[in-house]
Amino acid sequence: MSQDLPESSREPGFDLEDFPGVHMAVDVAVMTVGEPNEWGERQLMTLLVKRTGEFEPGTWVIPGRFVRYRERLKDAAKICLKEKVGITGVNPRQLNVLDEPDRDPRGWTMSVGHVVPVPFYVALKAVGESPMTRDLAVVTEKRIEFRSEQQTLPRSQQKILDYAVNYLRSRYASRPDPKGFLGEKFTLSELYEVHAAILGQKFWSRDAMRRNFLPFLEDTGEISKGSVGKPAVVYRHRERDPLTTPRRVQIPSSSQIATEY
Amino acid sequence: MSQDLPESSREPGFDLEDFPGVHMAVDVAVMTVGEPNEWGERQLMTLLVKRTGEFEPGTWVIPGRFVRYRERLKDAAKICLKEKVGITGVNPRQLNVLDEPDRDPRGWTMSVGHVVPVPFYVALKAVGESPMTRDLAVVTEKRIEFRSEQQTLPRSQQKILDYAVNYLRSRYASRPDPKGFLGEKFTLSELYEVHAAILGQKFWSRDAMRRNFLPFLEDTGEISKGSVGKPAVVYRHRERDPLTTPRRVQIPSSSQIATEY
DNA sequence: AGAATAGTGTCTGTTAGACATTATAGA
DNA sequence: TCTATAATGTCTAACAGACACTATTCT
Repeated sequence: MSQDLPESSREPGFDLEDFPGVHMAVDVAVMTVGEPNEWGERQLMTLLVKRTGEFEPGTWVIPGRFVRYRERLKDAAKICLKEKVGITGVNPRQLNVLDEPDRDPRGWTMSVGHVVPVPFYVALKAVGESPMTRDLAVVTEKRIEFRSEQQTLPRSQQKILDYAVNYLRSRYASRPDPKGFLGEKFTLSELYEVHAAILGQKFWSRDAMRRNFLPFLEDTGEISKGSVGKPAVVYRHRERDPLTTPRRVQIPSSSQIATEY
Repeated sequence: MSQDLPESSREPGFDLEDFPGVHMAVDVAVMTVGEPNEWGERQLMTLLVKRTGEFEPGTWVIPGRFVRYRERLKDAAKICLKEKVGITGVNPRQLNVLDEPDRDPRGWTMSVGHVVPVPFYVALKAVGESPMTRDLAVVTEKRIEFRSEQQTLPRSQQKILDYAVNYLRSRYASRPDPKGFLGEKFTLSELYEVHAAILGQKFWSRDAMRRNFLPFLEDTGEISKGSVGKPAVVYRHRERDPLTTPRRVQIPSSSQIATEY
């Protein structure tokens, strides 16, 4: 363990107490994809909470929380979700670190942005439990659209959302619904709507998606019901990846956090 | 500014002092690409420093440093490079946050990994100034090869290097030498060697690279000299990107930091 | 029957990869 | 001349996108 220390900490005369600590926080972008609208389009959304304290009450922000002594960031993010929006059983992923020293007038703080993709019904349930203090906002290219009220997110929170969107885009570029926005079973149309909501114009055509994703799926034997038109075959995810992997090898996604703004 | 706070910090009765601060550090992976070896291959390398203090002297680690009060992470990384390896004028990029609470037996610390790509001559100069306490190690797939001595890097430092490699791979997948490992002028062969060092088998063939990168380059009129075979045309980067951008739109790289290990 | 959606088959343009050919240097 | 490397041109297989056509449901 001790060999994991930064090199400087081992110089002669070094004292950890010479460096005051920073108050650490986490902010969590809970991302989901809504149901199709009247034109059959789905939209990427994020869960917001309303500030209820003495400071700027009524402001909508993504859930956040300070990190307790010796707490891990991922645990802090999980507890944050449990306490603020009643969501459990998720796995937050680190994004960028917000380190502007003047973020908090009361002291020196940093915050680590996180992202958590959840199925729509989970987000809906969270909002339903406390509709006055929780809401879903549509996330579009570099902007957020609140349901009714105007509002713009704090700049640093918008930055976290930008990274959250990029995270989802990299994950949804070449695999069918890896984060399970749809449930266990789904049709190819639903799959296309979800991927189109995340990737927009950058995604394949329906034809290309079918060709590329079908090897990852298996037929459940069921067919969709209740809608106009020919019923669609219902698929589920295959247990293991197909042996016929895509010809072109995937470039690993960047690990960078900070992008120039 | 104050609206950038995490939501929890604004609850009634909240006191920032209830949350003790964490000692913040930065670790910086200085990455470079070496000169071609006897088989014409170049290799990705990273700059290491030798611990000189009382603790584990002789251990090789990537440069690191604690963050001073209200200091920005990027500034801490820059100062770290200046003081430890004499490198200035660079722009460190954030990677992942190491938050294991037992990393430092003396107290609660976290460290933010950074990456800095530098031309080979810069790394060579840094080593040359202090050859006993600085060295270059070859970075291969998920492992590090030290020049002479054995050594394996501390686990958390290896993690930073993994992210640094992924960062470079995403950057070098579709643009010619964006971080300037080669100098201002270079031949297509040199360009291929650098990209192959970073991307390995995942990179294009020489033919495909030529077709895709040529629109980004312009002929200097010069030709290479001194080697066997037909002299190569010397290119430089074009001022602006070509109007004929690649047909297939690039999926933005992931913003995630933490990957499961 | 008509509209709407799902699924299949075919064609075309683009591109990566392979390879042959030519060009030009040093040994 | 021989060898090594650079540069160009051509061919092929793979694939994305487009579209025609069939299938199946609801109204």
